[in-house]
Amino acid sequence: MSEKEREDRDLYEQVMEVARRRGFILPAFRIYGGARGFYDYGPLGTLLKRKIEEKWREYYVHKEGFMEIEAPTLLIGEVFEASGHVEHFIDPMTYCKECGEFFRADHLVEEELGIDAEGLSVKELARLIEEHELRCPECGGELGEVTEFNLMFRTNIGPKEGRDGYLRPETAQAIFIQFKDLYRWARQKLPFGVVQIGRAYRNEISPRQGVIRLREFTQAEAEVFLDPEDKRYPGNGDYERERLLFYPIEEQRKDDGEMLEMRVEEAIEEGIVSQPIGYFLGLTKRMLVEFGIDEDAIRARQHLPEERAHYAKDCWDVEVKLDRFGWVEVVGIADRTDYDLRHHAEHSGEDLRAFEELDEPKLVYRPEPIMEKLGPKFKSDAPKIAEELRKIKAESREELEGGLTVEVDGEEVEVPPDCYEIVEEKITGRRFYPHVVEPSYGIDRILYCVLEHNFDPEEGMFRFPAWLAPIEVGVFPLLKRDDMVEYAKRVARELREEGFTVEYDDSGSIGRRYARADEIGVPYCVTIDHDTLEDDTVTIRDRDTTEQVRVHVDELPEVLRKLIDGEIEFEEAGEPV
RNA sequence: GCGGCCGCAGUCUAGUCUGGUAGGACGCGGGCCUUCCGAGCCCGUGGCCCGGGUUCAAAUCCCGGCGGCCGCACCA
Repeated sequence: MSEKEREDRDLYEQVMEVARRRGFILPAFRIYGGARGFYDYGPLGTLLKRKIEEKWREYYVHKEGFMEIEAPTLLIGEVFEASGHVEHFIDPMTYCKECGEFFRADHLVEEELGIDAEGLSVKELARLIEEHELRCPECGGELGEVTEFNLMFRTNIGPKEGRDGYLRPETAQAIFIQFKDLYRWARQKLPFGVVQIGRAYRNEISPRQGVIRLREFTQAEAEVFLDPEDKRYPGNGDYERERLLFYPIEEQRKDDGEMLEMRVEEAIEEGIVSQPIGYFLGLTKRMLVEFGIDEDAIRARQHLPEERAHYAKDCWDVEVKLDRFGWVEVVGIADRTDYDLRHHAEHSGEDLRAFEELDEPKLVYRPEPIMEKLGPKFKSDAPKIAEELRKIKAESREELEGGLTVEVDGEEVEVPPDCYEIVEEKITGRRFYPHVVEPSYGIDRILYCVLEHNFDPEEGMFRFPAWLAPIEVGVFPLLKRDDMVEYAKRVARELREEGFTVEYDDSGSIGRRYARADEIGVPYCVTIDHDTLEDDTVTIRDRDTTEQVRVHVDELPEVLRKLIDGEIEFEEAGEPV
């Protein structure tokens, strides 16, 4: 390829070309023509992805002390009935036979007829469209049939018509449905966090942009359970000191809105972002910078209300700027409130509340309905009235004496004092649904950002941070001579035993081998030369400066370890060559 | 799902308009050279996205599918 041609190709093309050729990312099912939205990670991509996930674990599991679980990716239908995904994830669609425009059938019916079409079935929508002879709002053409577009992959569990199952569209639900056990393992103390790294599936209408929009992808999610009355997450890191570009709703709505650069703690203080979301925004920024992503290409953007998922009260995306695609969401941090726990509690009948013991038990009084009196007096309203009575709490007996008023079906009902007795109750604590703040990472998108942001288009190579490089050490004999080859193979083997990812290469000239290693971002290359055979010293070459130092082969593992962990500078690693 | 452009070894590409059975570069493997930054030479490897049609003959023309990029739409 000529210099000119290379310049004509944008960064995405250049990155993907190397990624494809060297085995980071490649289209799946290639011999059968491929399938949109599916990619394989090759050997190098898999190593890189694993390192990204390990770093994520370091932050969330190791430093924050969150519990990691691993649940099925195929979940039974009830879970998504309760979570709202069945209702909100299945869109009835129709299209214009004339101009081919694609519409949400329920939105179309709502707009044209001015009725609430939410939750209507496909048949009902089709009937409405036919009865009112609705046409394409764009060109007036005839509308095609109404179909359900299901963003969740649906299947049957068991033979024939078994149980409904869905491939999970997010990893979160498994954590909510195991709340009782998780809460117990957290010693019933808030806040606590639970994480999961795994695959999720969405049947995207039109997946594009490589691994940016996949139909099967890897998420790393944390569900952080907080007390709604003290909705702060103290955390174990000083991430609130991170500086970050904030792009809140108000700024997005202005014509000349701008991003606000400030520390997370300032943003929290000024009420731009909530404390727990701010904490994780700061944490995320620090992690992305560790991945070699350009600090100025990271921002926190608040979701506009219309963008928010059905479960979210507030949501901030961490976006990374990419050459071709602009700002791309790589992490979403949502305040899911008690939406999920409440819904699963209602659907399953299980009590998914947390309990906090009060410092001192409190004595309260409440009316206990006497059904023999209530029944004859209020007939069929009696059970509802009893239910309302039981909700009443008072600090003193006097407040409840002489009759009570309750509201049933919007009407006030007078309950005479002979219909209930006043009982004492000891309150030892409060039961409540914890709120959830959820940082959710798209690992595949982060991986692409890592590739692009560490790519050097001048040299056509990756300059990964040393710890992140899929291959950490290259080992080469200077000459393809039996004694050097044998020595080099031994060094490579020993380094592998020490836990390094090592590539041995004796093919072609030494320069070609350095170039091959550079292209995939190998930070250090060890060369066995004539001197090695004399005095057991080897050279280490630094990828970014191409400079070399000479060290004794016995010190090699320790020196490399320190270099990769960033404990020493390259110049300190040995004698300059 | 609609519209536009496109699809040739691992990668990049010539050839497609005007049909005659595919050429290069890089890469990769082996060898020579015995060499610290993609050196050279020799040998080798490997390709027309898939299916159908037209034709004596299809990479080339036509139809359909799959895939890619862009725009629209959709997007938790």
